[in-house]
Amino acid sequence: MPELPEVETVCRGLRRKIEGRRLIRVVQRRPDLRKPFPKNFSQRLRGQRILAIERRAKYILIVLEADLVLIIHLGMSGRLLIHDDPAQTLETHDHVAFQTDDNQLIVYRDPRRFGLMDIASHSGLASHPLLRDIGPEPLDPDFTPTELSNRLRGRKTPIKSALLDQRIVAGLGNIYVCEALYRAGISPRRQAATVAGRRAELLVPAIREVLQDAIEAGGSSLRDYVQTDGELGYFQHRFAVYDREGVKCPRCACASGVRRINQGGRSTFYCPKFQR
DNA sequence: CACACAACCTGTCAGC
DNA sequence: TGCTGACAGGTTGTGT
Repeated sequence: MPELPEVETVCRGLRRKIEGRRLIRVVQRRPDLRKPFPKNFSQRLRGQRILAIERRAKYILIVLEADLVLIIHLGMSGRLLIHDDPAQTLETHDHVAFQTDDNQLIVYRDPRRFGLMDIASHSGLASHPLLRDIGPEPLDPDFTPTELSNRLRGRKTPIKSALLDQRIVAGLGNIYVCEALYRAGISPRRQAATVAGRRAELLVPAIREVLQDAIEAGGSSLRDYVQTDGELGYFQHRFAVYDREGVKCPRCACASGVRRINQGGRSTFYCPKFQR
């Protein structure tokens, strides 16, 4: 579910609702998600004030007092739900609940449990193992065509797979890689190292624009993605190729339409005629 | 080091 | 109405 735009949308929702609040109760309902929760998870968070909400790649960073940061990754199926009633009943896959001093309840729900939470020190955040090797933020000015092609240099893997690698560029997932390559007119099958020069100059703005569009649309979803405040995201209706196998490509008169192939065990959608 | 692939876990949907 | 198999937005560990 959550790629960069969805995580960014969640962060903005959290910022509006709980920034500045204090955590007065933390309920941890199971020992692990993708990884075990850190030791004394609830105790370490209880009583802390939320100073800021930040994002790095697909990680949500809740900056707390005492040099602490709560790191949250939503995995494939994770969501954060905000309830006005702190006595809200928890459901089967609600694994953590945070109550604020103004009696909101933030519930972490994740059926597949591919998400994770950790607690890190703010001062050492950049060297945290989860964040250390992540590439540039695609919306930051230092993500330039030169920077991208440098990182792709020597890579024989398809550009589709390379863009999913968070060390190359941060925050892209299966949907936005497909959409960005489509906008840039680049085939997902093309060898990564050949995306340099003119092609990199097309791809960098394509990535930026598709992410910006999705953020502006409030995040997207396949089915029932819900933002922190319960609103639905609408970018899903604007996919040009993702999950649109067989549909006519909007930018050319090809007969076969959008094709679906498998790369690295994941579906890729593209127009073989328009994307080279 | 780069790469391909399996694994983690549950829900949903298409086809029989 | 079941049942089965394929598939789903991500990351990481293992083997070559």
